[in-house]
Amino acid sequence: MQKSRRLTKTNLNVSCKEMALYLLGKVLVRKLDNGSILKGRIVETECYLGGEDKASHSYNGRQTPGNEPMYMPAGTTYVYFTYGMYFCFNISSVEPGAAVLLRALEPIQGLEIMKKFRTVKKKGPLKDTELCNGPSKLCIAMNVTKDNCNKIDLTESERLWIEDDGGRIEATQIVNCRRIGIASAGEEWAAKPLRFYVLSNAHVSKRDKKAENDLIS
DNA sequence: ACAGTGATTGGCT
DNA sequence: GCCAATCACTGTG
Repeated sequence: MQKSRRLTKTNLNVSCKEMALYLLGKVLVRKLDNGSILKGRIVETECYLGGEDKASHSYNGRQTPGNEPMYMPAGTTYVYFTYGMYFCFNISSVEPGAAVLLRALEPIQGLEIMKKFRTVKKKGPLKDTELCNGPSKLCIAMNVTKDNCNKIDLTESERLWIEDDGGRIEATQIVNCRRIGIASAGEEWAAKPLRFYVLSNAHVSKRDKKAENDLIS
Protein backbone atom coordinates (compact mmCIF):
# COMPACT_ATOMS: atom_id res chain seq x y z
CA MET A 1 0.00 0.00 0.00
CA GLN A 2 1.60 3.22 -1.18
CA LYS A 3 1.71 6.47 0.75
CA SER A 4 -1.19 8.81 0.10
CA ARG A 5 -0.39 11.85 -2.02
CA ARG A 6 -2.36 15.07 -1.94
CA LEU A 7 -3.72 16.21 -5.31
CA THR A 8 -2.09 19.33 -6.76
CA LYS A 9 -3.29 22.22 -8.89
CA THR A 10 -1.84 20.42 -11.92
CA ASN A 11 -3.89 17.30 -11.13
CA LEU A 12 -7.10 19.29 -10.92
CA ASN A 13 -6.53 21.69 -13.82
CA VAL A 14 -8.57 19.56 -16.20
CA SER A 15 -11.91 19.65 -18.03
CA CYS A 16 -15.16 18.83 -16.29
CA LYS A 17 -15.52 15.35 -17.77
CA GLU A 18 -11.87 14.53 -17.18
CA MET A 19 -12.22 15.59 -13.56
CA ALA A 20 -15.41 13.57 -13.03
CA LEU A 21 -13.57 10.44 -14.18
CA TYR A 22 -10.26 11.28 -12.52
CA LEU A 23 -11.89 11.79 -9.12
CA LEU A 24 -13.41 8.29 -9.03
CA GLY A 25 -11.28 6.26 -6.62
CA LYS A 26 -9.63 9.31 -5.06
CA VAL A 27 -10.11 10.04 -1.36
CA LEU A 28 -11.87 13.11 0.01
CA VAL A 29 -10.35 14.10 3.35
CA ARG A 30 -12.01 16.37 5.90
CA LYS A 31 -10.18 17.61 8.98
CA LEU A 32 -12.57 18.85 11.65
CA ASP A 33 -11.82 21.75 13.95
CA ASN A 34 -11.11 19.29 16.76
CA GLY A 35 -8.50 17.56 14.61
CA SER A 36 -10.52 14.46 13.74
CA ILE A 37 -9.96 13.11 10.25
CA LEU A 38 -12.80 11.83 8.07
CA LYS A 39 -12.07 10.04 4.79
CA GLY A 40 -14.24 8.70 2.00
CA ARG A 41 -13.44 7.28 -1.41
CA ILE A 42 -15.22 9.05 -4.26
CA VAL A 43 -17.47 6.54 -6.08
CA GLU A 44 -19.99 8.77 -7.90
CA THR A 45 -19.64 12.11 -9.72
CA GLU A 46 -21.66 14.33 -12.04
CA CYS A 47 -20.65 17.01 -14.55
CA TYR A 48 -22.30 20.43 -14.69
CA LEU A 49 -20.91 22.07 -17.76
CA GLY A 50 -22.22 25.63 -17.67
CA GLY A 51 -22.95 27.37 -20.97
CA GLU A 52 -25.41 25.18 -22.87
CA ASP A 53 -26.09 22.87 -19.92
CA LYS A 54 -29.59 23.75 -18.79
CA ALA A 55 -29.19 21.85 -15.53
CA SER A 56 -26.18 23.92 -14.51
CA HIS A 57 -26.44 26.86 -12.13
CA SER A 58 -24.23 28.67 -14.63
CA TYR A 59 -26.48 27.92 -17.60
CA ASN A 60 -26.14 30.44 -20.39
CA GLY A 61 -23.24 32.11 -18.63
CA ARG A 62 -25.29 33.11 -15.65
CA GLN A 63 -23.21 34.56 -12.83
CA THR A 64 -24.56 35.34 -9.36
CA PRO A 65 -22.92 35.83 -5.98
CA GLY A 66 -23.95 32.26 -5.16
CA ASN A 67 -22.36 30.46 -8.10
CA GLU A 68 -19.16 32.52 -8.16
CA PRO A 69 -16.93 29.53 -7.28
CA MET A 70 -17.97 27.84 -10.53
CA TYR A 71 -15.95 30.54 -12.27
CA MET A 72 -12.98 30.35 -9.91
CA PRO A 73 -9.79 28.34 -10.64
CA ALA A 74 -10.04 24.58 -11.03
CA GLY A 75 -9.92 22.88 -7.66
CA THR A 76 -12.07 25.49 -5.89
CA THR A 77 -14.99 24.14 -3.86
CA TYR A 78 -18.57 25.18 -4.61
CA VAL A 79 -21.03 24.39 -1.82
CA TYR A 80 -24.64 25.45 -2.26
CA PHE A 81 -27.80 25.23 -0.19
CA THR A 82 -30.87 23.51 -1.61
CA TYR A 83 -34.37 22.25 -0.80
CA GLY A 84 -34.46 24.45 2.26
CA MET A 85 -32.23 22.18 4.33
CA TYR A 86 -29.42 20.49 2.42
CA PHE A 87 -26.01 21.22 0.94
CA CYS A 88 -24.29 19.87 -2.16
CA PHE A 89 -20.54 19.81 -2.69
CA ASN A 90 -18.87 20.54 -6.04
CA ILE A 91 -15.37 21.15 -7.36
CA SER A 92 -14.81 23.67 -10.14
CA SER A 93 -13.05 22.41 -13.26
CA VAL A 94 -10.94 24.33 -15.74
CA GLU A 95 -13.76 25.69 -17.92
CA PRO A 96 -15.33 28.88 -16.50
CA GLY A 97 -18.74 28.00 -15.04
CA ALA A 98 -18.20 24.22 -14.95
CA ALA A 99 -18.01 22.00 -11.88
CA VAL A 100 -18.15 18.37 -10.75
CA LEU A 101 -20.75 17.36 -8.15
CA LEU A 102 -19.66 14.67 -5.68
CA ARG A 103 -22.67 12.37 -5.26
CA ALA A 104 -21.38 9.48 -3.15
CA LEU A 105 -18.45 8.33 -1.04
CA GLU A 106 -17.36 5.00 0.35
CA PRO A 107 -16.50 5.79 3.99
CA ILE A 108 -12.90 4.87 4.89
CA GLN A 109 -12.06 6.61 8.15
CA GLY A 110 -14.04 8.27 10.93
CA LEU A 111 -17.17 6.21 10.43
CA GLU A 112 -18.31 6.58 14.03
CA ILE A 113 -18.13 10.36 13.77
CA MET A 114 -20.00 10.28 10.46
CA LYS A 115 -22.72 8.20 12.09
CA LYS A 116 -23.16 10.84 14.77
CA PHE A 117 -23.51 13.60 12.19
CA ARG A 118 -25.93 11.44 10.19
CA THR A 119 -28.23 10.44 13.03
CA VAL A 120 -31.86 10.42 11.89
CA LYS A 121 -35.09 10.20 13.89
CA LYS A 122 -36.75 6.84 13.53
CA LYS A 123 -34.09 4.45 12.34
CA GLY A 124 -31.34 3.35 14.65
CA PRO A 125 -27.67 3.43 13.63
CA LEU A 126 -27.25 3.72 9.88
CA LYS A 127 -25.48 1.08 7.84
CA ASP A 128 -22.09 2.08 6.41
CA THR A 129 -23.64 2.15 2.94
CA GLU A 130 -26.19 4.74 4.07
CA LEU A 131 -23.70 7.28 5.43
CA CYS A 132 -22.54 8.97 2.22
CA ASN A 133 -24.72 7.55 -0.59
CA GLY A 134 -26.07 10.88 -1.78
CA PRO A 135 -24.77 14.41 -2.45
CA SER A 136 -26.32 15.94 0.66
CA LYS A 137 -25.78 12.88 2.83
CA LEU A 138 -22.03 13.07 2.28
CA CYS A 139 -22.07 16.74 3.24
CA ILE A 140 -23.86 15.92 6.50
CA ALA A 141 -21.55 12.97 7.25
CA MET A 142 -18.39 15.03 6.66
CA ASN A 143 -19.74 18.24 8.19
CA VAL A 144 -19.41 20.15 4.93
CA THR A 145 -21.52 23.32 4.85
CA LYS A 146 -21.53 26.56 2.88
CA ASP A 147 -20.19 28.30 5.97
CA ASN A 148 -17.18 26.08 6.50
CA CYS A 149 -16.25 24.64 3.11
CA ASN A 150 -17.30 26.98 0.29
CA LYS A 151 -14.75 28.64 -2.03
CA ILE A 152 -11.89 26.59 -0.62
CA ASP A 153 -8.74 25.81 -2.63
CA LEU A 154 -8.53 22.03 -2.28
CA THR A 155 -4.80 22.09 -2.98
CA GLU A 156 -4.06 24.47 -0.09
CA SER A 157 -6.77 24.06 2.57
CA GLU A 158 -6.07 22.64 6.01
CA ARG A 159 -9.62 21.41 6.49
CA LEU A 160 -10.48 19.81 3.15
CA TRP A 161 -8.43 18.13 0.42
CA ILE A 162 -8.23 15.12 -1.89
CA GLU A 163 -5.68 12.31 -1.82
CA ASP A 164 -4.53 9.63 -4.23
CA ASP A 165 -3.87 6.51 -2.16
CA GLY A 166 -3.09 4.34 -5.15
CA GLY A 167 -6.64 3.09 -5.52
CA ARG A 168 -7.52 2.67 -9.18
CA ILE A 169 -10.86 2.17 -10.90
CA GLU A 170 -10.69 0.25 -14.17
CA ALA A 171 -12.35 2.04 -17.09
CA THR A 172 -14.45 -1.08 -17.63
CA GLN A 173 -15.89 -0.62 -14.12
CA ILE A 174 -17.18 2.92 -14.66
CA VAL A 175 -20.88 3.34 -15.42
CA ASN A 176 -21.76 6.41 -17.52
CA CYS A 177 -25.42 7.47 -17.42
CA ARG A 178 -27.93 10.31 -17.04
CA ARG A 179 -27.81 12.68 -14.10
CA ILE A 180 -30.16 12.66 -11.11
CA GLY A 181 -32.79 15.18 -10.02
CA ILE A 182 -32.71 17.56 -12.97
CA ALA A 183 -35.93 16.71 -14.80
CA SER A 184 -36.98 20.36 -14.83
CA ALA A 185 -33.99 21.16 -17.03
CA GLY A 186 -35.73 19.32 -19.85
CA GLU A 187 -35.26 15.82 -21.24
CA GLU A 188 -32.56 16.78 -23.72
CA TRP A 189 -30.10 17.76 -21.02
CA ALA A 190 -31.43 15.39 -18.38
CA ALA A 191 -30.66 12.49 -20.74
CA LYS A 192 -27.05 13.37 -21.42
CA PRO A 193 -24.56 10.86 -19.97
CA LEU A 194 -22.85 13.17 -17.48
CA ARG A 195 -22.98 10.96 -14.40
CA PHE A 196 -20.24 8.47 -13.56
CA TYR A 197 -20.11 5.82 -10.86
CA VAL A 198 -18.27 2.68 -9.87
CA LEU A 199 -20.04 -0.47 -11.03
CA SER A 200 -21.30 -2.74 -8.25
CA ASN A 201 -20.24 -0.33 -5.52
CA ALA A 202 -22.65 -0.53 -2.59
CA HIS A 203 -22.17 3.13 -1.65
CA VAL A 204 -23.55 4.67 -4.84
CA SER A 205 -26.68 6.85 -4.46
CA LYS A 206 -28.74 5.37 -7.29
CA ARG A 207 -27.98 2.65 -9.82
CA ASP A 208 -28.91 2.77 -13.49
CA LYS A 209 -29.54 -0.84 -14.43
CA LYS A 210 -29.87 -0.21 -18.14
CA ALA A 211 -26.53 1.61 -18.27
CA GLU A 212 -24.95 -1.18 -16.22
CA ASN A 213 -26.25 -3.82 -18.62
CA ASP A 214 -24.96 -1.87 -21.60
CA LEU A 215 -21.55 -1.64 -19.96
CA ILE A 216 -21.33 -5.31 -19.08
CA SER A 217 -22.52 -6.62 -22.43
C1' DA B 1 -38.02 -2.83 -5.23
C1' DC B 2 -40.30 1.25 -6.35
C1' DA B 3 -43.61 5.27 -6.29
C1' DG B 4 -45.51 9.12 -3.96
C1' DT B 5 -45.16 12.95 -0.66
C1' DG B 6 -44.12 16.44 2.96
C1' DA B 7 -40.41 19.04 4.99
C1' DT B 8 -38.21 23.71 4.91
C1' DT B 9 -35.80 28.27 3.54
C1' DG B 10 -32.08 30.90 1.01
C1' DG B 11 -31.34 32.83 -3.32
C1' DC B 12 -32.79 34.67 -7.46
C1' DT B 13 -36.12 37.13 -10.68
C1' DG C 1 -43.35 34.75 -5.21
C1' DC C 2 -41.24 30.64 -6.87
C1' DC C 3 -38.76 26.69 -6.42
C1' DA C 4 -34.68 23.67 -5.87
C1' DA C 5 -28.18 19.21 -8.60
C1' DT C 6 -32.55 15.99 -1.71
C1' DC C 7 -33.92 13.04 1.95
C1' DA C 8 -36.70 10.17 4.99
C1' DC C 9 -40.75 8.13 5.49
C1' DT C 10 -44.99 5.68 4.05
C1' DG C 11 -47.67 2.73 1.35
C1' DT C 12 -48.01 -0.79 -2.17
C1' DG C 13 -46.47 -5.05 -4.67
